[in-house]
Amino acid sequence: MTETLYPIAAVERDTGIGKDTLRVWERRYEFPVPVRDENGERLYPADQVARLRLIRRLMDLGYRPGKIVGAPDEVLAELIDRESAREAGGDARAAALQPLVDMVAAHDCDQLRRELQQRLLREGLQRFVSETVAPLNHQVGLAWFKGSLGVSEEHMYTEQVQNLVRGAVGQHASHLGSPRILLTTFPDEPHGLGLLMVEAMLVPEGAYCVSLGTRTPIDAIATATNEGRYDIVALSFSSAFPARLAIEGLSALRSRLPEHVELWAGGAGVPSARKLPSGVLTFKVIGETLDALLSWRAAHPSH
Amino acid sequence: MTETLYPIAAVERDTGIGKDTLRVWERRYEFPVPVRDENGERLYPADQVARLRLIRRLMDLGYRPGKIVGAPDEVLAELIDRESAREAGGDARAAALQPLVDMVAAHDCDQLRRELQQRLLREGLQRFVSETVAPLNHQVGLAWFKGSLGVSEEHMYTEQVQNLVRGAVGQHASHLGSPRILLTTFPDEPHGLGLLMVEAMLVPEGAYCVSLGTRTPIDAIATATNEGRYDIVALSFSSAFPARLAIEGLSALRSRLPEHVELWAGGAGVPSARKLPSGVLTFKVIGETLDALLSWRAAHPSH
DNA sequence: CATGATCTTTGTCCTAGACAAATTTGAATC
DNA sequence: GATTCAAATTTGTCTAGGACAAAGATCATG
Repeated sequence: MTETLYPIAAVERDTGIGKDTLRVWERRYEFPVPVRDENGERLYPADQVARLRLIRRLMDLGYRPGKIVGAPDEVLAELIDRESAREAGGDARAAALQPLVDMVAAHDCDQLRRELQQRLLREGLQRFVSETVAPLNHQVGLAWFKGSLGVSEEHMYTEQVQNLVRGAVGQHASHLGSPRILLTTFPDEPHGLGLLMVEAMLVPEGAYCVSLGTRTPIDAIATATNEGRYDIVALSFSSAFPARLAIEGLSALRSRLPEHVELWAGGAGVPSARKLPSGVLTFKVIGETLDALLSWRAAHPSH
Repeated sequence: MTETLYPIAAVERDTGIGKDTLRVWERRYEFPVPVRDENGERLYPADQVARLRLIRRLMDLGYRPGKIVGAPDEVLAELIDRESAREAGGDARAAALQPLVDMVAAHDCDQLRRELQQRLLREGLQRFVSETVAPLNHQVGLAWFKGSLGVSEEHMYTEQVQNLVRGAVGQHASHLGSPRILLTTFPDEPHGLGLLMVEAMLVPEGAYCVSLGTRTPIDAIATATNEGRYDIVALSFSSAFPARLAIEGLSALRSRLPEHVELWAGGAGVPSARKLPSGVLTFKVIGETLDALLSWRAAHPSH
């Protein structure tokens, strides 16, 4: 069987690297080097696509294309080793989660669900999210990075967690609490799990959360905030989110919101606070959202 | 205040129309006609972006660019009127859902949730999905088309329904029933609601459903199916999904699956059955999945 | 009415050049 | 040694216009 070949559009989709970028890398770094079909169009072999995914992941970690795109395989392999060693951190918590990661790797959906459910019951929603889900996400991402997890396993994991947490959030009757919080992500951010985790932290405290899901245009966020009389707008950024867009978007949004509306930004992709306009609260760890909620309440005793 | 202008990448993101296509339309149909910045780069005014979204929607309904992209405003307006009149269908069921659509339009998340929850309880999960959610999706899409609903309202609606249905699906303890069904969408299909609805139809019947969520690469689907020993793979296609990709993808997937594994394809975007390879079951209405499940059971009495 | 051949429409890909935003480097200052 | 600022480099995204195959429409034939 001849190896499968991917046209440029498929590679863009699978790796998240734009067509223009793929072409310019080829020119500058001499990688990737796709074969051509009879019409001169690029066709990328599967192994080059896999390597591109790896490069993408390393770039999310801060490496720059010039250093890695054209680098020989050994350099890449070494970087991966170093990074996964550093990130693993070897702490006891990571070890405690290993059984769960193994279930994901074995594609054992049923047992994974049971185990997660048990932990949710044992720890309660908030601790479950901050002490199990958050570090587990990290471990799963790491396992994927090291290659011990496939795409479908990661998908299944995300889906299971989402099911569980959504169900739990839904249990809490809303009762129109306060503050009123609008949750969503910017148009270029497709990851919704972080958002859901924030919701899960806040709803048990009696906050009134409305999520718009992912990829909401900035004007729509602004319009919705004003029409829905929200007190807080919370956004989530995954580590792959380009800092430039985050800064641009947050500034634009901040200027369109009334001053009394707080703007929260959380997740691994949030730029450092000093690069952001004033009037944006940032979170690096999910637990901090709780403190912020308490501060808000302290500052608005009338509610 | 000067009107906001959108660079070409933002327009691609917001309308789903590729950069190349935007440029070639400008050349061929003289629309859109963006202004240029000092560096010669295109900047699209907001009203042109809105018009592009409309055009996109009409194309999903089957119109071709040549007829509508360069057409004067009156022609466009007339088409929209005609289409929304046709689709509305004036039946009693649509009227019964109007109150719900109004809640969405009013951004009244809380009341919407309550009303949906009530219906879910009254009708049971399966009837709720096939008799309330499915037609309501249609009505909401229509309202958006007519302009009486904004982006954020549509997002909120989707999110609420998803929360509710996910919660309900989660209630059903899995107990490793049969058949084993894998659910997902192709990489170019970001809409997951249809998938969830299928799951909601099948789980109460005791089927063992594992969802991978949206956008799973075809090889990952094939690998997961074989490793997880699934009996059925179910895919969902929204109306915007290009027929070419569906046919291509389904053929490729079919050939990589063992013969005894059934391949199901449902949703408004499924090509007509005769264009598809043999060995693919298609569904136009969500209720048909139930019949298919019963047929499967009849054909596999040993389980 | 169905089938097939021919013409038209349409999206996506190509090359190669340009440039601004982001980052790194290097020099000068505290 | 740490900060700050300017200069140099890196890097992603844009432009133009040409090309072509796949999808769809049209028309002749069985």
